[in-house]
Amino acid sequence: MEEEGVHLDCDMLHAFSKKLAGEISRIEKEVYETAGMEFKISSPKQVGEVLFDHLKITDKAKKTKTGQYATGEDVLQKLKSKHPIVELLLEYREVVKLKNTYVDPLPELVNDKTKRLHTSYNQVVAATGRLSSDKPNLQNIPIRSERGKEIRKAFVPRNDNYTLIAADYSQIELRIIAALSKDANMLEAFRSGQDIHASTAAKVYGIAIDEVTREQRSHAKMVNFGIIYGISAFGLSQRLNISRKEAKQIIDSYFEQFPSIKTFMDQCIADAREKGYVSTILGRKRYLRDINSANAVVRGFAERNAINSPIQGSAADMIKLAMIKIQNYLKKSGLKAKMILQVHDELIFDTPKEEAADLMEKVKEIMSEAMKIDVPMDVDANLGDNWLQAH
DNA sequence: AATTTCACG
DNA sequence: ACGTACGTGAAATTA
Repeated sequence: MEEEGVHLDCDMLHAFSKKLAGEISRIEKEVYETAGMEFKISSPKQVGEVLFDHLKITDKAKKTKTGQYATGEDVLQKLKSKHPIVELLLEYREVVKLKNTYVDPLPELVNDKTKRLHTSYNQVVAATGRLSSDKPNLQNIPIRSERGKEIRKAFVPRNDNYTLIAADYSQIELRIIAALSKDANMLEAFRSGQDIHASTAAKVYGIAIDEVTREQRSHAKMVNFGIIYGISAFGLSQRLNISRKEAKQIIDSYFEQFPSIKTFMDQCIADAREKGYVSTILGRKRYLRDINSANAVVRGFAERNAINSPIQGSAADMIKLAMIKIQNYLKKSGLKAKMILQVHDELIFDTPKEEAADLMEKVKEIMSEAMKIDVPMDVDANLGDNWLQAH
C-alpha cells in the first residue's frame, strides 16, 4: 500500500484552494467588523480575549489547564446563540484547517517519479494494535463537512480504465463487544439485522423500535460510543448537553437492558488488575501500569483503556487478517487490482473496471469471514470514480 | 518543546 | 473536591 500509493487530482485541489482563500478573506473581514477590532484569528489566546474580555459574550468562560480561555469547538458550539461572531469563528477554523492541512500540502507530497501520494503505515505506534499513518496521514482525510467532501473527491483511480472500491465494516466495534460480552439483547439485535442505535434506544427508553424518535436514536448512538470508550456519566452528559443525573439514569437503564455488557466491562478491569494487561481476541496484550494507581483520575484512564483496548484492538486484529487474506487472493488470482489504503475499518482498492464488480463481492466475502466471531459481520462496499463516490 | 485545536475511525 | 468518554497525526501559536 505504501509503495503503490494513491492518485491525486492536483488540478482540482489547486482550484479548491483558490476558492477557500476567497472564503477566508471574506470571513476575516466579517470577523473584524463584528468584533469591532482586528486580531489574529488563528490565535486561540486572542480569540479568547476578544470573546470574553472585549465582547464579554458570557461571564462564565471556561479555562484550559494553563489558565487561557478555552475556545475549542465544543465551547464555541454552546456559545453560538450568544453572539454572531461565534459562527464566523467556527467557519474560519473549518476553512483554514482544510486549506492548511490538506488542500495545500497534499499536492506538494506527490512523488515525482510515481506521480502518486505515498503514506507510511506504522505498525508499532498505536497502543491498541491499530495501524497509524503519517507523512502524510491518509487516515484522517476529511469527509464530514461539505467542504471536506470536496477533498475526498480528489482521491481518484490511476486512470480512466480503473475505478476505486471502498469496503468498510459496519459497526465493527459494537459487534465485537457483543461477541466478547455475549450479551443476549445485543447479540439478538445484530443477528436479526436491526438498526443497532434504534434498537438500543428502544431498549433504553422502553418503547417499540418503530416509536424511537430521531433524538432518542441520536442519544442511544452516543451511549453506544460511550460504551466502547468506557462510559462515564460526566462524559455522556457533556456530549448530550444534559445533566449528570439524567446521564446516569440513561446509563443505569442501559445496563439493566444489556447486563452482560456491564459484566464484561467489570471483567476487563478485573483482568487488568490481576494480570497487569488486557488482551485482544488474537492475543495482543496492552499493559496498563496505572490500573492500581491511588490517583483516581489516573486509574480512571487505565480502567477505560482496559475496556476500550480489547474492543478497538480486536477490530484491528480482524481487518489485518482480512488484509492478508485479500492480498493472498489478489496474488493467486492474478488480478491487476491493488489494495491502496486502510482506514481502521475500511479498505480501498484501485482496480481495472472489468475486475471491479467481482472483486467487490470477493472483498466483502473475505472481510466478513476473515475472523469468525459469534456475530455476523456486515460489510458495505461501493465503486466510485473518486473516494467520496465510493462511499 | 509544549499547548491548543481539529481532521479521521 | 478532583477531572474525565477511546485511538491517532498535523498545523499554528505560545512559552
